[in-house]
Amino acid sequence: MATELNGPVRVRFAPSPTGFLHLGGVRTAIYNELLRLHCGGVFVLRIEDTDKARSDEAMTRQIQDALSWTGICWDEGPFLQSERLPRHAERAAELLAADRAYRCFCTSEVLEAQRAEAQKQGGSFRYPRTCAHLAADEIARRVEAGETFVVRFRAPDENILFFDLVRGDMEFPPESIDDFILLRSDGSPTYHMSVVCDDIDMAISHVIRGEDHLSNTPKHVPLFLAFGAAVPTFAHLPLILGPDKKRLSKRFGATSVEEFRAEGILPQALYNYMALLGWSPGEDREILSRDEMGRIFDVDRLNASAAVFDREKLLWMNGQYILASIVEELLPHLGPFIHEAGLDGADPARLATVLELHRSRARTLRELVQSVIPYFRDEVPYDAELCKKFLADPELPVHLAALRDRLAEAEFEKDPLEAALRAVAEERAIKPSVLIHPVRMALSGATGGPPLFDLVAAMGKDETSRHLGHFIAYLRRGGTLPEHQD
RNA sequence: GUCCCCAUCGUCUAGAGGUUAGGACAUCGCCCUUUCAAGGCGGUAACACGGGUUCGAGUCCCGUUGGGGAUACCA
Repeated sequence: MATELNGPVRVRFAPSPTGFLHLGGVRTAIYNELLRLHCGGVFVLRIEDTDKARSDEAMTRQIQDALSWTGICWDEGPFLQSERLPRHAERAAELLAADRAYRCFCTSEVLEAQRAEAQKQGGSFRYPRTCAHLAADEIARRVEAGETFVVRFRAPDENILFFDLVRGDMEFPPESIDDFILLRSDGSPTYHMSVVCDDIDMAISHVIRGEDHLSNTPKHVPLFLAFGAAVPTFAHLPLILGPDKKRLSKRFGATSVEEFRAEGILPQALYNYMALLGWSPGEDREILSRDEMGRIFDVDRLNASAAVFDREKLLWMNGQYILASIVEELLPHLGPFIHEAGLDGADPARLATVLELHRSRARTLRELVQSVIPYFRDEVPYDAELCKKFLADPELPVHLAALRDRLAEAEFEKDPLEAALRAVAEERAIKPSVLIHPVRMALSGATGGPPLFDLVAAMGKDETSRHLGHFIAYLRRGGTLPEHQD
């Protein structure tokens, strides 16, 4: 299916503010933005907050913040659908006047019973058009009598055709929809009425949304037609699945933008990863910026099958972004993690130095900041299990004491430090590694980390001396905790 | 139940009738290295099944199975 998209588009992202921005939502927003970036045009943000019971202003704010954080930019809006309700009712009235819609006095109780019966028979329920052809005077009389009614659309009896960028030409038989409701008995528009009305008023050319709307589309298409409006081109994106191949749910971890942000995922990484979950640039490269993707975005490359969200790969990609960023670029995102780690008062220059040392070792910003805590604490906690082989060497405290004395007069730069340690090792006829590993343990409490002499240099003379002193004492005590502060 | 959609390594995917079925994550091994990462090199690993169509099918058609979605006076 070759799809030549030329000229500017008008796209929209229309979330309902019923919670945090979900991964599926971000991805939909991303593809909207990418199409807009590729073709030029306008990206509209519309908040579908007509369900007052489930929407509130804070959530609306929340969604905008999450989009902005992710790096998604819209050109127009946000428009609140709730503010357009009178317009929707007005347009429904036009349909009523043109006899493309009609008043239906059937109560939901009656309909419910009919529905239950139809399902018991093993079929699907369609509104039986009980009120489709009431006489004008009867309608007038019942309205006059105060009977409540809904407004129903006269669904077409022909096949419904539309084009979907992901699935190609779609054709639905008329039975797949019924005379669905446009206006509820309280006069408020239903979702179908609102979306179509807004998409027309906002001149939306391409509707990119989740696959869960695919079966709503046969309702929307004839509505566009009834209004004499151009039917937009659709793109129904497959759903995002969890590791169990079921709809992504909380029980496998984070599902909202907020949560990934709180874990220390960079916005660019989330954007990049989500864009590739269901779309591929057709080349082997996977690390792509928003602008690059916008340039090469091609709707033909949207995948039609559902994708499993792979947290591991997101983490890997985030690591790639951390690795590719300089500390100055990372810093604006680090605030909450620095606070969480209790490093608010840390010397900024020293913080930057050690963050740099650990950049290639972290997959999230949280991990990165956590890994740097050892440089800022007074006491290093030693794990007897990890220190086992150091405790087994009775000579070690003596060697380390000698090293400590030597380092006290060394220049605290990487190379001189290394020279000093090697000299001590040679004098004492031991291998450098006999000193290297315990020094790492003494200073960081860990067995892994950045190159030792970077670590020592970053730690500084005073801290190094103090930690070494503590560690030597710890070894001499045989690995027990200190009885009191020395 | 009914309608609709989907189906390549464990996962994301490339593949538009003829490929040793390619890449990435994960995994395993090796190299680098004082360690842990990062990086480099290599390995394991896939066309759900059954029928067609065709000289030839991962690619086209039908069916089966499996998964998902929709079946509201929710959006």
